Amino acid sequence: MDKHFDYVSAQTKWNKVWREKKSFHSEPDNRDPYTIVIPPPNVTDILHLGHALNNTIQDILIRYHRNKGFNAEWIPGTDHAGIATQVVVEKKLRKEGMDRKEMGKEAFLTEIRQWVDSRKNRILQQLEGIGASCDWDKKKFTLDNDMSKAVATVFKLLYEEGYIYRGTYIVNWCPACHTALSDEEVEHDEQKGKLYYIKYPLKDSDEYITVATTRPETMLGDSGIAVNPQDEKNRNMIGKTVILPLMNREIPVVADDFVNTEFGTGFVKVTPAHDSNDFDMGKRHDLEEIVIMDTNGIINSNGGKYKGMTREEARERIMDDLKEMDLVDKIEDYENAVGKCYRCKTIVEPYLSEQWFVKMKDLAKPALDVSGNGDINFYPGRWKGVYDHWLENIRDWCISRQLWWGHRIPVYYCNECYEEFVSVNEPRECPQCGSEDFRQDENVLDTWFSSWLWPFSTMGWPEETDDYRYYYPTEVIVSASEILFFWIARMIMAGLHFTGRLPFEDIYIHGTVRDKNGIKMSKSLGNGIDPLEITEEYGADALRFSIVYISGQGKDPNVARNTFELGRNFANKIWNAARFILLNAEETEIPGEPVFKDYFDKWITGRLAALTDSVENNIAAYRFSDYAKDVYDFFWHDFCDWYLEIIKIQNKSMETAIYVLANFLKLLNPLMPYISEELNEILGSELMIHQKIITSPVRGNDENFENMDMFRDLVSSIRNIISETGIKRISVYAGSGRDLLENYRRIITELSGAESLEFIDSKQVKGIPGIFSGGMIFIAASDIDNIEDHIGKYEEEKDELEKQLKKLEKTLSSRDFLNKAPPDVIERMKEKQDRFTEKKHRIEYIINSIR
RNA sequence: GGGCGGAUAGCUCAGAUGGUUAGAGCGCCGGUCUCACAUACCGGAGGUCACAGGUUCAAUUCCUGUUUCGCCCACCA
Repeated sequence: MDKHFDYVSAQTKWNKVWREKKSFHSEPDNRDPYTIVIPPPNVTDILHLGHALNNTIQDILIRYHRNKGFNAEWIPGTDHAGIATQVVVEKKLRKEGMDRKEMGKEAFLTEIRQWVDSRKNRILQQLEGIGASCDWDKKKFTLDNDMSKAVATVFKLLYEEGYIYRGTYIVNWCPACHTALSDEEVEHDEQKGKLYYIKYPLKDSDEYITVATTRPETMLGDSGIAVNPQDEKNRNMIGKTVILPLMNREIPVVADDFVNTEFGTGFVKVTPAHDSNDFDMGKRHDLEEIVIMDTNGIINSNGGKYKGMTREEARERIMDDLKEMDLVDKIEDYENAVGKCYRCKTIVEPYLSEQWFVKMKDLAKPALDVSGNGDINFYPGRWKGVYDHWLENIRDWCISRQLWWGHRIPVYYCNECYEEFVSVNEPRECPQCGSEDFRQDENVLDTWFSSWLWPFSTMGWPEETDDYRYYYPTEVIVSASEILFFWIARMIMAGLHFTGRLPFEDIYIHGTVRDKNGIKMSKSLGNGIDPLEITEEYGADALRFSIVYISGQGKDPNVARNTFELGRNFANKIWNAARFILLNAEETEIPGEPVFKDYFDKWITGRLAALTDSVENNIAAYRFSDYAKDVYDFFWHDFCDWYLEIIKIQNKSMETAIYVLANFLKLLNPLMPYISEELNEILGSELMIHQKIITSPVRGNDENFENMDMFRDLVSSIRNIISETGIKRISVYAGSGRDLLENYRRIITELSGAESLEFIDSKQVKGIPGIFSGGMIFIAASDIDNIEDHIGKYEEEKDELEKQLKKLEKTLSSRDFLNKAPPDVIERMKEKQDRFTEKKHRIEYIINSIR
């Protein structure tokens, strides 16, 4: 065996073996299933550390339950990411001098499909590269034919049930992506802007009404002015007519409760086609809806002489013109939230257009109920509130997108009888008149309209397949918080509505990976770390271990490059411990049971048993960093630092060490699959590690951990006193533990680095003593040159003890404490007092003996 | 404007339901190339647990407020 663990070749080797043996393939059988569907990464993504964390967590769950005997199934896949993909490919083509519209739809889609295929594979390879044990034969893509069938089926169902409707409303429009967006796809950004006060002349008067607006360019589409009827100061204007400047259009002043009398001037310009509030007001007062922009956000012919300008240009020109006409009252600095497209960050335009919507209130109700009655569990629990709040205030979902890349809306229009009909499969004729002359709706569906079916569409739904029957519902969804609304809430609604069951009961929300300074990693900031670079530089196991170790439940982990040294060093430690064991083992076969030759064998198997339990508990509670810490502490600090060091001295046979190592590897496998697979093979195991079942270890009947604590304490104290005095001739006065300790005299001597060690009957030796939990250690005075130098340390310790004792005395003499504190706490306090008093006496003895 | 999360050693973080002389890793100081590992071993220093109140016999832990960093939601132009 090499001196260092060669993770790169282990990764290459095991990835190949696992792939060829289809190690993670699952078919329904008579075991209990444990199923997770992957949150499908967008095909536009390359794996980043967030994915690494997300998928490592899922892999831990999958591998652990596989090791517990479940039929584990992890379905991988990717998302076609409608807008994102179309935008990326369009940009790429433009660089190559091509244009989507010139190419035509078919050529463009062919181009996208090619690009997407290469990306899909790359993502799946990257997942494999971090050790994800997915069932690769079941991989899905949200635009696969069977997925499309589920999508169309769902559309038809909702259409027939009256949940889906079409209408002309104000929607969020991205002028760069040329499509409508849902409310969730708009990000709100606080931005410094201006509040413009503009004077609108009253008809047949030389008076003005001043309105305040952040978007003066929309005045081109104004068709009214509103004032609150309660507004005593301004309500006298209601019913009058105003001349809209620049357009010279006559518009009425109307009364509407919506207007806040406190804000601005109390007068609001109403632009029904470019603001959702104004749209509502316009409906109430029957105002004209004037669309003044085209789909690119360019002013159209309704904008008069401003036609052809961008929104920004028009704003500037309009303000210039108004100033010239002396119609600008004032301009104030103003901060407000601006909506931006979540894909391209372009400022979204509220835009009047015909779109398809899903009514959400009734779908949300059951999803809210399952949260209220505890059928679903959030980890951490605080996300429940966020989820509830969103569902309680849910608004209808705009699902149509003016894109080419996506699921076509399965609505058809007959050109003969004008019948509108929905069909899951491509129809042959109009069901109304039988005509073959019909056309399909040009729009595609929101990407999330396919993702929300993912937990069951991936299993063949709407067909009652074996997979669907066996694997559905899944166990848990593991996700970042960003897609709680987009995806998780909608999956729950879809699951309940279409399958009548929850798609999962547990929702684990992990944190967002940040850099060393706590800044979110992103491409544009260039502070991202490529996980595949890490798997080469430190190893996939190191990547997995480190990122899980530092990610407390739901917390944002801060990651720097050298964070991964933690995992690399740990992997190396495990490797070398195994190397040591194997170099010294006569028989390398894994024993079915440990051999209990002495107390240490019982102690270490007891510790292994405790670890087995804590791993179980931590994984069940989704406490992954605790799992990582327990594994680390056990292996490094119990097994290596003490057990292996002790058996080195004992020259003992290795059965128990091998037994512990082999069982430890099973517990490690979910977290560090490569090194555990590799060592398991080196140990000559018949089964691969991922095939083994975790069982409770065989243990001895004497696991008195306190004895080991005393033993360790003695060794440490001797080391300490040697380190401080340089003298290695030690006498030990031990109390009741003497027999036990004396029994291991040689081991204590060697572990501590003492030259001689004798157990004495009384603490009468004159010299420098030290203390340990079971007694005292002495160095003879004759060995010490300047004994007084050592007294300070003991005085300090004595002071500290006295301080603690004073506190204890105060507590223990308090009536209230004795009356109100639980008996076991009082008992513990008393014990502590005894312990400290005893220790204080020892220290006083030490001080006196030095003097 | 609402809501949520964080503030613990120089750095990154643990401290699940209040009672531990407050822990780890890295870094630092000192000592070891000891025949598994220098990606290691041994010893050590380092913290008024952001601040101010309160509840309690007892508060890093619970409550309120403040400061500060970060998220999310919100149709006040």
